[in-house]
Amino acid sequence: MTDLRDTLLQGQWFAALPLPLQQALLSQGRPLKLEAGQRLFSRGDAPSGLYAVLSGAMRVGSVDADGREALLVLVEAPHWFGEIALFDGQPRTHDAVAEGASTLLHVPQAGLLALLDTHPAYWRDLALLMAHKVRLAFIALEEISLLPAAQRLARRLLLIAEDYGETQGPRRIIHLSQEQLAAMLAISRQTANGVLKDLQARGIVRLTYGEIEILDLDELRKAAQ
Amino acid sequence: MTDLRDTLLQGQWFAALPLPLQQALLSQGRPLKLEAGQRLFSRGDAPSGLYAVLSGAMRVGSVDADGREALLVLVEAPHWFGEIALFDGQPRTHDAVAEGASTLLHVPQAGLLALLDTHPAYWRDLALLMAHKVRLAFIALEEISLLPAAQRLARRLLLIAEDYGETQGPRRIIHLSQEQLAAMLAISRQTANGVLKDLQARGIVRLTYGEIEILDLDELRKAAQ
DNA sequence: CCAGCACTGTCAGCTAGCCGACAAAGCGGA
DNA sequence: TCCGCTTTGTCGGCTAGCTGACAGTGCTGG
Repeated sequence: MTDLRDTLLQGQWFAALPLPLQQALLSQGRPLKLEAGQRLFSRGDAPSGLYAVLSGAMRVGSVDADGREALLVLVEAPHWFGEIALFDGQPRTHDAVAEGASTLLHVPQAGLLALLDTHPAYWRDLALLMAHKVRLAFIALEEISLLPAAQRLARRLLLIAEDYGETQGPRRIIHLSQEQLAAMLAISRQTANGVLKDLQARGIVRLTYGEIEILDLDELRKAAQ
Repeated sequence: MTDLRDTLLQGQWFAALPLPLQQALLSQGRPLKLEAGQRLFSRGDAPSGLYAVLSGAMRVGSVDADGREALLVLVEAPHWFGEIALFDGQPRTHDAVAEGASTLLHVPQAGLLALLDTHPAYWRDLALLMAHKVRLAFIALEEISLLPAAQRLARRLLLIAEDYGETQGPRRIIHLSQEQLAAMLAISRQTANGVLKDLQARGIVRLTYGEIEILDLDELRKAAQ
């Protein structure tokens, strides 16, 4: 429990919450174990509450008719997701699937709404989660229309390294296949590979099986222009 | 004033607000006239409050170093914008520029925050605005990675015709230059023109100077697949 | 009513990035 | 340890969509 709390406190959003809200989320939250590839919810499902990733990762994205996958984001500890449907009660926008065996904290919708009913000021705190995501989405939309693949990829690496602004020091190692990285950037795996190889040749990253290590953060920033 | 209220009630979001919140927004709001091309705020500016478009339109987007413009959305009456910075107090994400002479309702940040302080339940109502935008942004991100230009364009036309889901009946006439439409879809003006010409040849739309008339909504839906 | 400007229409040439294909390498379970 | 699966690496051909260029058309303000 303390353990769980410590994990979540790594995230800026949770850490900045008023203490009683932190405690309410912890006490209402139920741990949830998912096997690799297990589906948490699908696009169109009814709202089910809020989730935090405690270990492992969740793939949040969608698959079109032809089976092509667009990955919105790979959610890792200690990040929260699922708040949109909490606000508007509308169906889920995306599929959420466990990437490897993962554990989540699940705060069910009903209890959370009851809490918010008695403490409506918490709506703002939860809305901050959403505000953060709109900003990221807007940036992504803009970059996709103005920047070439190489720069977009470099920027995304930086963003992932600093956990989309949610934790402190940038990570050196990003656990992510090139295929997934490509699916987040709306480029093909082959193109992503080419860009990464180039970054590696310039000593900026090191590529290994299923992960990317950042060797030179400053140069990566330059590559992101 | 009644006039203004009637305009705003056309929008689903405003119409669904609790009456006291509607009234507070109306009474705190100050009318604001902008000339064609006048800038309301720029990326990076401090938060200044919430705005509703009463007449005319606001171009919300950004310009990169080379002067290439990415248009996020063209906001028309009776839509609201500027709420992200209300929640998180962070700088503006985009530039907002008047497209033609326009009038806005401006609800200043300080007064609105004071109101929210006494009625924290309103945070949720305001968050609904944001929830709507995240959903739209997520959809746009997905489509940009999975769909070819023609389908994206058709879908966007539908979305604009139905005011992004904010008003009732779909409009027949969309006042928008092909250049702007292209900038919203991350495609070139020429490509947009080609797609539109094709739709026109199929009797789905009619193109005139600075606007697009939708002739066959059903066929347009099919073209959007 | 005219001049200037904004917008549409179109074409030719180019290129970034896609697709399919396949080999090689790493990993993990039986 | 071996087998099968996932991931990386790489190539060649293809094409959607870009760029630049320019003509024609409609609108608007003086």
